Amino acid sequence: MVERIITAGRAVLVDDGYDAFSTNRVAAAAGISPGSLYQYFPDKAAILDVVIDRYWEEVTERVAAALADRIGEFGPAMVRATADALVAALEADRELLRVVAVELPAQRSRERRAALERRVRELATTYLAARPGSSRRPSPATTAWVVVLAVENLAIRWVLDQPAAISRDALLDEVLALVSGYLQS
Amino acid sequence: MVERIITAGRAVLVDDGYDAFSTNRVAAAAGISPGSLYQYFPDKAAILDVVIDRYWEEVTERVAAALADRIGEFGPAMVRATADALVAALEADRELLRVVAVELPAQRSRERRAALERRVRELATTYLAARPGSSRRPSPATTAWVVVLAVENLAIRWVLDQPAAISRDALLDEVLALVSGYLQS
Amino acid sequence: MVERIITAGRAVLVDDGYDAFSTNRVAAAAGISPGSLYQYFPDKAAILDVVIDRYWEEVTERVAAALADRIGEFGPAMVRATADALVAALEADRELLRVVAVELPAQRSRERRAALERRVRELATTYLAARPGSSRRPSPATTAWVVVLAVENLAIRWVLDQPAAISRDALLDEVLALVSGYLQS
Amino acid sequence: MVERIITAGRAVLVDDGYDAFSTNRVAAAAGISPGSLYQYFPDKAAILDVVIDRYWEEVTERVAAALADRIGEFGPAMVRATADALVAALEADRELLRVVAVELPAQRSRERRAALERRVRELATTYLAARPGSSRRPSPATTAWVVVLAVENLAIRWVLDQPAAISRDALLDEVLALVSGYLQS
DNA sequence: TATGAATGAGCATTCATTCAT
DNA sequence: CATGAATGAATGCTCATTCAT
Repeated sequence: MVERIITAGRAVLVDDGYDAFSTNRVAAAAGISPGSLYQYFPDKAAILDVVIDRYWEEVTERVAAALADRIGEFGPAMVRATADALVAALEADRELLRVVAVELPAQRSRERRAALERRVRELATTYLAARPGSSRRPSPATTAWVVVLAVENLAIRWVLDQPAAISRDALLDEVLALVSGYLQS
Repeated sequence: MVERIITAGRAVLVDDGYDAFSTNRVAAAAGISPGSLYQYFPDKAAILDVVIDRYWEEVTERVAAALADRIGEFGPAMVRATADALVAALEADRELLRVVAVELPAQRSRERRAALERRVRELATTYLAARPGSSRRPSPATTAWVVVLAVENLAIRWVLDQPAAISRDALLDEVLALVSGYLQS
Repeated sequence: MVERIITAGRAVLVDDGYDAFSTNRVAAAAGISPGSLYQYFPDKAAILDVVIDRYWEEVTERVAAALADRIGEFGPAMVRATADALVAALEADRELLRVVAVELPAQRSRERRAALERRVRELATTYLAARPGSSRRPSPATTAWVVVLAVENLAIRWVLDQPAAISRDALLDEVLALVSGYLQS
Repeated sequence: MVERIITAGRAVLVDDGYDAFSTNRVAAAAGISPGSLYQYFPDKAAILDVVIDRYWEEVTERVAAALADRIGEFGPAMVRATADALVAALEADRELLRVVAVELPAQRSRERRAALERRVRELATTYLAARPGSSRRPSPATTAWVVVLAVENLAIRWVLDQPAAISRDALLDEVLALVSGYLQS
């Protein structure tokens, strides 16, 4: 039932938009009565939070898994694979990404997106600190901050805007060039 | 009067937040009656739009001016100066940036932020196309897209989060390294 | 308009009972929309409070006026006239008295009824203290407390229950006997 | 089980107040499920009614017992003893008295309080009719009505408000004076 | 032009009651 | 008997918008 409500919430968000995300609409979409929502969630915000959290959690898991898979490899392959995983994760539910990133106040996603960033950043910081030759930048922490934010935002915007002039491969090439060039600067 | 309303709207946004941005509150802040708002704006959204547009317009102007000032200079100085101008422009009204970038749906800023990006991107594209030696990247348009988005988002996040470990100068250094390294990659 | 709302509130209370006293019902009875209620009252309780306050205020005024009129007279006539005024005041809106005293939690009337009691009690205390011969009871304050509460409750119950065996005159006779006998005890 | 529910209902009323007296809360306090309530009571009001009835029943029993004990004695001692028993009975559960007399609509207690009054009134009427010398008032029934209501309300208010200036003994003295004086008037 | 009272659809939430298990 | 998830009507209240003055 919790699952049904979350699914309904996601559907309302994707199909009708954030403005239509009312308890009555979500309940109707779930085929239950408004009162039943409150058996499983304390309030409307809690439902929304779970839908959003789910999304970012999945993105985080996918990216972290890709990173873990390649952690032993040389730098460039790892960077490309991670960016690839991020783009794939974001593309997996482009509709929800649109709602989450465009219709919702950033506030709503803030914590969860910060968690994603933190997790990847920490992995990157550790990697950079452990392999002095991998980067010429002075501070691993700052370097990781820059790389993670830059790549994350490029990926999100590419998935959302689907610029015709930039193919998926081209994007990954550019991301790789951006990161590699930065690390060697 | 239009001006008074816009100023009031901005004040409400900054002082009370987006949730308090109601027509009654804006009218009260402007010292007029709610009905009079509709003599100058078709609806609430229009007022909000103007306030947001103004913000991004000012940021755009400042960045474009900095870019125009340095258009004849060598690459690195121009990049640093532009990033500096962007950060300065965002810092000029950090409170409103917070509301605009965190409390409001990104939708609201979309058009105007896209205009900012487009304008800087076009200048960058032109610059890159005109000086073949300035970049090793194959497509000036794509390169400009990457650079503008990456720098824009890094600047916004730095201004909003004020990371203690990264000074203003350090940020500009990193941005410069990111862009320079990328162009030479 | 405030007046219209109060009148409508009283009508709902009297005609439909306390349980039907909803904002929508009051608004409908007033011939206005629910939202308009909030232009004049902060919330539902405020409307109810005014209706109740009005009732007890009028009762208080009538009793105080009767008391003031007879303040120079001998004891018995004053007591009877006051009790008479109280009964008349309560009878003036027996329907509302029923709602206020029977359907509503006493809480709701507490403050206002306490004010009525306090006012008459203070007058009585002063009278008793000023005329030592008027009472054999040791403490004027305690005596006034007893007299006011006893008479008030007898009057209310008589008006509400309308006991067939006790005519209005009989009630006043008994009240007079009760008070006179007590004061001489 | 019925007993457990009543006890739970009383506990909720006393500990959390009338507003918290919901079926869910009572069921939780009784350690059963809300549905089970309906195996033993037709609806919520029935539970409340029993709790209230129990309270007034106990008060009635105590007062009637005191009255029965003294039925052979002279008037004044009997009056004082009865008032004493009433005050003691009300004081025995002051918390519940507060809820019953202040938070609940009087309606809820009406029948049971009427029963208490009727029972004592009948005893008093009988007593007065049987001993012509005990009162100078013309109608025993009316006299009993006045005495019972006056004493009952004074006792309740004294227990609820605990006026600092009036000790328990003083209250009983005043009640005795009130009744005695009245009967001899 | 300016007003601001009036609107009313819409919202999130509650809770007494039911009934399939 | 007991359960407790499900119900859904009803509640108090908000606020963008209108329009008679």
